[in-house]
Amino acid sequence: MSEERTFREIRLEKLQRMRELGHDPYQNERFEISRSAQQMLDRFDSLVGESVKMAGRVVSYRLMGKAGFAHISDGDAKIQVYFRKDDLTETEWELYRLLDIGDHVGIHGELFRTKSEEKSIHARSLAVLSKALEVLPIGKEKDGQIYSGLSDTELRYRHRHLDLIANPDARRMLLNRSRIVTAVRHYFDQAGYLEVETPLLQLEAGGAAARPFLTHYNAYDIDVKLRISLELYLKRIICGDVPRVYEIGRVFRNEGVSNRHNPEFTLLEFYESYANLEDMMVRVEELFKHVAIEVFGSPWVKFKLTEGEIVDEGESGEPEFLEIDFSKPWRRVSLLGEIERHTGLTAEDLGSLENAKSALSDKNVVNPVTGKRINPDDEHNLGGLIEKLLEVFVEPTLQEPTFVIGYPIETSPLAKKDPNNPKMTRRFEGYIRGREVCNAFSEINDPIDQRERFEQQLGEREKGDDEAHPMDEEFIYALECGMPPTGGCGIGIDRMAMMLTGADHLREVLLFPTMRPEKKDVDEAPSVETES
RNA sequence: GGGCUGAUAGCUCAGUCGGUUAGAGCAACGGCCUUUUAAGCCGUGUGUCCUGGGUUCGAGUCCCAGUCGGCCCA
Repeated sequence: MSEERTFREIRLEKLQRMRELGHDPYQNERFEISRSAQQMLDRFDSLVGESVKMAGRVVSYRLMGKAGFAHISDGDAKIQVYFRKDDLTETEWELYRLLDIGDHVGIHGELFRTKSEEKSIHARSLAVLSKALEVLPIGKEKDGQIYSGLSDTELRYRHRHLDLIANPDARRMLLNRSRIVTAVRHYFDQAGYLEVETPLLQLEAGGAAARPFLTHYNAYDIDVKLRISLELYLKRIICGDVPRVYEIGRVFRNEGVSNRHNPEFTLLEFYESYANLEDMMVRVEELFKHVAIEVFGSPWVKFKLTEGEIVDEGESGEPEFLEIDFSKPWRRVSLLGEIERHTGLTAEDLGSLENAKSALSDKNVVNPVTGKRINPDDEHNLGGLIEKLLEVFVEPTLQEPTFVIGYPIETSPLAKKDPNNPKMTRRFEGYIRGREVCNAFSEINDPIDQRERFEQQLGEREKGDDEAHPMDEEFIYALECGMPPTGGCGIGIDRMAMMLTGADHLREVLLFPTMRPEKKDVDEAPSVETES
């Protein structure tokens, strides 16, 4: 193409010719629209002959001598427009001839049906509202089937705007996610919660077990961390006698990427005074039900099962779909009970790390479906081992919405002790389709207990666990000033969106998933050398 | 981090056993066409075959290393 004009050069020439016609596409600032494309299509028969104003992107273009057609999409729907030389000014006709797929136009015309009955607009005037200088991957369509288009996942994620233009599914996902977040807010607002916002930049990132991102605040010349959870600040608000608060915000965890992990994700956390973990279960049940009905009109969500997904132990045959009814209460099971059911390890076996390790080998514990087993040497404390057992043997079986109750104290430094078993806490996690969707507990409000837990965590940290919880004196001071008994819960909004939309990959519900930069981006990026 | 797998025109893809000048559809460019519709007809051209080495008379194809994806595993 080196001796030919490039696509871009051709488009720049067209732009120049439009300007020479006295019509600079980029000079237009607004265009009044009388009806959306969807509205015109829906109510077409009663609107035939009506004069309309409509604007959108050219997604198809057919010139036939002294007349022509184009489909114009306003994002939600597209409608055909008929251009006739005789019905436009000479300039407008020239502008039509200079149009490309991808340009934005505004038109004014009457609704009519073509010979082949397609609902269309007969254009009486045309304004070019922006010129596309790049070729857009807009596929042709017939009978709902799209030809060509954009399917390369890497391009879809890196250039999401192209995905949104070319793929109706991408647009639908964005819309659904937005509505889900709105519905979540509606639920908590009607339940008497206040929405708050807390700092992203923190001296110590607490409230979860994760490595933080580090950055530097120049004005105070201090290193700060990006938050990994919302928890501690929200509980400080509870300590300030605001009894019901929630926050929806981005948190950052310095870890890898998978089909259910992204280093930055949107977390919902809510806290309610004078409530405990059972109340949190009801909140979660109500929330999912409310959101499913508000967004999709029904509490039923149908999942296409991927190969190898375990529906239930012992079930024969491979059902293609899993249907979940969010109007029903979730299953409630105890963590130790489920581990015993799936591994044969009793609560007694799990009484100490040493017992657990010997029981693991004595009973030859292996997952009958995946063949996975646990390497006891990888685990340094009992809580970690128990959570590993949960992950390998129990999680894959939790297809229906299920609360798993009672988590080990070592991995739950912010949850109240279980008065019946001091090694366990009043904590649960919710699972759908084998994936964790929420984590909740009765919050510690005993400042002395909380300090001890943090100190234990510092011990773990000294042993090399860089995800152990840091000390937070201000948080403990707030507890010392008195916090009412409180239930709290965190829900990953991205995973919630996956569960409600049936998406298989987190990246389908994230608009801009974290991608490794392309080499050229790294070369072009300004140096990140700082004065530190 | 490991295994498997992919990268060819703006997009979607083909490319045989290593063999001439790397192909198709859409998009694009020139022409014809005043209700077309995956518009049609005539004509034209798409290119760092991901990058860098190597083997070979000869590499899109084989080998090695790397980059960026995808899937699975940890």
